[in-house]
Amino acid sequence: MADHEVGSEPTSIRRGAATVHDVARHAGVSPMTVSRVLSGGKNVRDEMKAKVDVSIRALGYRRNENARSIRPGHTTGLIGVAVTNIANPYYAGVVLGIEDVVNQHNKRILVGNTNEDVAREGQLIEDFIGRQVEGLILVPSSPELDGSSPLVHAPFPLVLASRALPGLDADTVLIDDINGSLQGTSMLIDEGHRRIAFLGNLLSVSTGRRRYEGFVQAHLDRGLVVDESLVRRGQQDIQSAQRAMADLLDQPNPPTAVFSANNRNTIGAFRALEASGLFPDHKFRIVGFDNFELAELIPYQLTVIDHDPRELGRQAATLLLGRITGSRANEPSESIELSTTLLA
Amino acid sequence: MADHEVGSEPTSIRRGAATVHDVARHAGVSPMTVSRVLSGGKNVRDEMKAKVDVSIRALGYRRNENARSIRPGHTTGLIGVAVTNIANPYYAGVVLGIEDVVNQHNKRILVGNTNEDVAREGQLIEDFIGRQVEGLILVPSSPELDGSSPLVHAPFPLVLASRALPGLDADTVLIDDINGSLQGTSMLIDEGHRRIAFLGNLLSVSTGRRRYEGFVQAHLDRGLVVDESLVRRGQQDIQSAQRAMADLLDQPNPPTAVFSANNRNTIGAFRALEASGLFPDHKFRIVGFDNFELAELIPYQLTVIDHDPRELGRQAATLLLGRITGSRANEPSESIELSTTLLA
DNA sequence: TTGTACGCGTTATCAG
DNA sequence: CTGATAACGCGTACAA
Repeated sequence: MADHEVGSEPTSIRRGAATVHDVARHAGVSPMTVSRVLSGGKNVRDEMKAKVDVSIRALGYRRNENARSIRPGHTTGLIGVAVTNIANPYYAGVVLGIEDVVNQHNKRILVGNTNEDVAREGQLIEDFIGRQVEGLILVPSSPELDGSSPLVHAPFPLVLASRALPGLDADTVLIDDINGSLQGTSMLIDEGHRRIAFLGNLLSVSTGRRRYEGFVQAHLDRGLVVDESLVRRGQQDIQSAQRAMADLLDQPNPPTAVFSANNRNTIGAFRALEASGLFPDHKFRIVGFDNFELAELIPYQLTVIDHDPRELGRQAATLLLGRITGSRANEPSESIELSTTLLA
Repeated sequence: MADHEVGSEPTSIRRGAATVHDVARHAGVSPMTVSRVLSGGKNVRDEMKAKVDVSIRALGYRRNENARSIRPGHTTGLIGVAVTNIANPYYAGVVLGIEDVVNQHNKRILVGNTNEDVAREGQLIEDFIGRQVEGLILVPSSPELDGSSPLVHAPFPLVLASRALPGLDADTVLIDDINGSLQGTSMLIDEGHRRIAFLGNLLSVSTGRRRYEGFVQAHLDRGLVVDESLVRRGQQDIQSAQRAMADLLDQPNPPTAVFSANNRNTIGAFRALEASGLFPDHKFRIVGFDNFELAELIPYQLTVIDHDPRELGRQAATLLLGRITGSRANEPSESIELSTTLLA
């Protein structure tokens, strides 16, 4: 699987980084003078300043931010970001948006994957606390706040992204899942569909619950009821989504359209349709939450409910920084819902 | 674009995190006893230990890792990761692979985007140095090492991922670009194609150079020469790739196949073909580096050169940790090339 | 078993 | 203008 090729010795690497003392010794001055030069060189003779600058460059010196941060009244400039899976393009986009905003404030992000695992999420948060992050942006894995969660004692502001966490009163940025689903489902009903399948997350996941809620509401608004036998939940990947859809198509009275609550399920549904051979004319109707690349190549009439992960990340970071910088320090928690767009 | 909804006050947040002193005071013992409990509780009366444990929980105390890390002989457990763009699914996969391995060593990753900007990359690296990362995994933006780069003085091991950096002798994990291109192009030639277009990165990017090299080699191996008029470079996104391909199709003697060196160009080429209306029978032949989701939906005969970003991330992290833990501390730098697979 | 002294790298404060 | 001192949070070495 992998070829190995051996070269010469790697570029020389000093193990310990240089300190102010090293620079001071090299320049023949006191550490304090070095420190003064580093902070702009006020009240330092130009001559001294020049010597110090030379030494700094000679030793490749950089301030130790960790040492700086333990001093009274100083912070780390670190923001914790815990997502369920960075490789999911959606969360990758969220992280990009966060990084963008955070970077403008000269702070850095510590990124961790929770893998949808509540225990792992807890460890990660404890680690972030230990590293003195100034704030945390979290895509929560748990359906509700566990009293034993380190979040309860977190000594920093928190913003929930993409999913809510009942029991925890924190700033939250969500997609307007309910309206998105409502609109998408309404479209199908208005087109005349009466047997609409639903593929989505478990009700324990906030998006799963909310997107289903919109689906139900669209039916109720038109005096219809949802046929629970057309609902399948908990498919996390394309394969299981495909199986769920195949199962629905196998029923004696199959659906004529499907509402899919995320793009994994949309693609799985599409694959099941292809495999079934039931619609050689490609007349089956699909509406799916989440846009995805090449969606336009799906040879069925597909409408996607589009929303912008990067913007969600930006908004989450902006809320968090508002708390951190103090501009929103003591205000009530805020919940932002980003609107969606139907793309036919 | 965004609805705002206001709730009640956010969950109470202590500003400063608790310290050993706080815990000691709360438990009525000395800070040292707390420290002992934290390190396993050896030589502490059970009674004291119990009191301390209670206080730790009551205050939600966590060790300050930054304070710990500045002590002699101690490290931060931080790994810097600088990629060109986290939102690119390929690099998101790389980051996931890195996080996976790094996490098993109980370390965390600091993630930054360079945006293909050399200056930004330099700032990021300087910041990482200041934060005392133990090592760095970098997708370099520059075509070759700049003498003024902070990399020259970096006080930690470095692994280059996905792209090489001439002038810097460091561990490197690449895709076997040359062989991948060679195989893909050879396939086209063996099928009888003689006018094969090339869409790829600039030669200043290591993958751009290497993938072109394989393309040329395949021609040479069969006694053919590349027609430079069929080569287009530097398209970074789907739109510009589409324009480049449209331009090629507009030529008096257009290509009969295209070799695309990355998935942005593949999708752009496909869109140009669709827009041109030249191949209603979809007989045009495409071979493209990088797999992508729904590739099988492209209605042309497409072969992709597949490779695994996550594995690349894992290998890079493994190399780096080998240097850090000392198991490979003084060995010559290593270059791993991950093999590719042709997927028809 | 428990506590004190010291040092890690940095800089605010105060002395010279 | 420059340097000595102290303090931040933690834990080793040593003392009680």
